[in-house]
Amino acid sequence: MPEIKSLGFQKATKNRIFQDVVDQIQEAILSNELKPGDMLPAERDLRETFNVSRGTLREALRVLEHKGLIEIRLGTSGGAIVKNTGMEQLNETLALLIRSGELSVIDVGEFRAGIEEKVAHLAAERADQNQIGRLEALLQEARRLTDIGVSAWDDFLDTDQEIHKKIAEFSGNTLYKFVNNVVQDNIRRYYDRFLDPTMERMEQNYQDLAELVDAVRNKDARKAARTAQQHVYAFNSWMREKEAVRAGRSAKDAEQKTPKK
Amino acid sequence: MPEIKSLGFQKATKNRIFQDVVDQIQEAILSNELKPGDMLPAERDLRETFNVSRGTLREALRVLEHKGLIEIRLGTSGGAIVKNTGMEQLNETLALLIRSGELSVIDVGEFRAGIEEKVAHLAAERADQNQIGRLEALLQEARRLTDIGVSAWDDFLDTDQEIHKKIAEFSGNTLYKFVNNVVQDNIRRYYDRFLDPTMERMEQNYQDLAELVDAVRNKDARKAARTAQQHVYAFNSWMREKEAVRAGRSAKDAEQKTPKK
DNA sequence: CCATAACAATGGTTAAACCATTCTAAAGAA
DNA sequence: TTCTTTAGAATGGTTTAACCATTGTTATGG
Repeated sequence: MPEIKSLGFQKATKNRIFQDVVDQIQEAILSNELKPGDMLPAERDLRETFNVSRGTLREALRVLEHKGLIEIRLGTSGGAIVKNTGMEQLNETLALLIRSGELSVIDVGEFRAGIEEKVAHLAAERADQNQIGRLEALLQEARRLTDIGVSAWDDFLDTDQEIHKKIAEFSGNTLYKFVNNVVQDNIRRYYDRFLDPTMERMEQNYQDLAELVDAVRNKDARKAARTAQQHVYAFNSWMREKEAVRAGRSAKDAEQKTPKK
Repeated sequence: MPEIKSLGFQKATKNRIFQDVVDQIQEAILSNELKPGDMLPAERDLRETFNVSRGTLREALRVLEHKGLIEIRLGTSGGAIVKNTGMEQLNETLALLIRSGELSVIDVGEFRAGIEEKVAHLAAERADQNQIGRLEALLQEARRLTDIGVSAWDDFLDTDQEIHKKIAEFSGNTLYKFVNNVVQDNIRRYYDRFLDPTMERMEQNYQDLAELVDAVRNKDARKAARTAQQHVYAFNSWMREKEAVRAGRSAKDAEQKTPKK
């Protein structure tokens, strides 16, 4: 076999050659032969290694980039750098599903309720003192913003979201953390668009958060779960009201998802 | 305060014509200007429309293909056809996360337990008679396979999985259905690899399923949820045993995730 | 010593050609 | 007619060679 750099790359032969290149590089990354931070050779060198044209190689790199496995930088000392896998792709895919209309905001809200319930349950069981302290600090910030009033609405929602993300992190389950963050990021757009800031909502929201953090502090998993669920339900019903109003105004949008009990 | 990234903004990558092409075509698809089944013009025509080279256009198509927005076919009357968005990308991304070691099979199993509990709860509330009938038919099939014995283990697992997917579908929540299927598909690989077929497991598994379907039939949501959770816990503990044995053999793997309640 | 300019290495893009696959329609045989 | 075979055309897949744009490095000059 012709000398092939230091890595175990082979010549590409199948149909859809670029796919073969994708597979080989991906395999090298997932098997930890290439670690995050490592640089791939320059395109003109890789081209030769795989014995393909530069265009074909670039199609392969494009796919790997979109998979989130590499990042491509410009200029001298640029090139393809191996990335830490993350939830960015999950995030984008979920956003696509929502935008394409295959997922209703009601479905996403219901899903969120389930996730947050579980995450709160686990966090109450597992959070240590240090983590509880960080939640309390965030809660204090939420209190401060609530006292400011509706003008701090956006910052309040940020802090609210931050608390939920921390709780997901403290659940100790990476997958719950990923999924929770993805859902948070995607549903937040709807809140920003559809949720009017009112003092009542801020205050109730804060009370929910306080109760939730309190349950976690006391390691009362069942209460934490219940509180988190009710907290999300409140958001969801606000959203449904809004949705109902919108549907009422534009009569052409006749088809609505059957409301769930 | 938290970064801007919560919103759907993306890094403004200057020089990247193909990204511009991606955005335009994606926008056309998501705005329903292009519907599933529609064909895009041939590469040589599109090239001219966007006033880019064929190579650049192909990089754009490659990305859209990987996003799951189009499918590309070969030959006369081939070309890029607009696809129904689906869970394939979610599936692939989750598989990547697992393979890259960022997700342990224990995390995935725990997550699965939460999802199945919720899905069972919703299905018990919402499944109609027709759907319940389909579950009973699948349950009968599971009974038949159990009577055959361990030689039917693989088929039994297939039927088991089918029942869980149906229940997720009958939850009436598309997102739960997607996520459930993704998790099922990905965790199945571990079961295939690590789970030894025994008559006891088959029988217990069947009993769990029977109880679950029964709870759904009786619209007993709480019992359905509890049963589904216990069912998954059984699998998870079998997996943990296996994992413990494997870890025991290789002493360097000292750290184990704390078992929960 | 520092600012500036020239250079080099990299990814991004273009162009024209050819190959491989697949559908279609014409041609021919039954 | 009807079926089979074959030739053609349209499409995506690949190659080549050149040039452009960005960016880090190095040499230059004050």
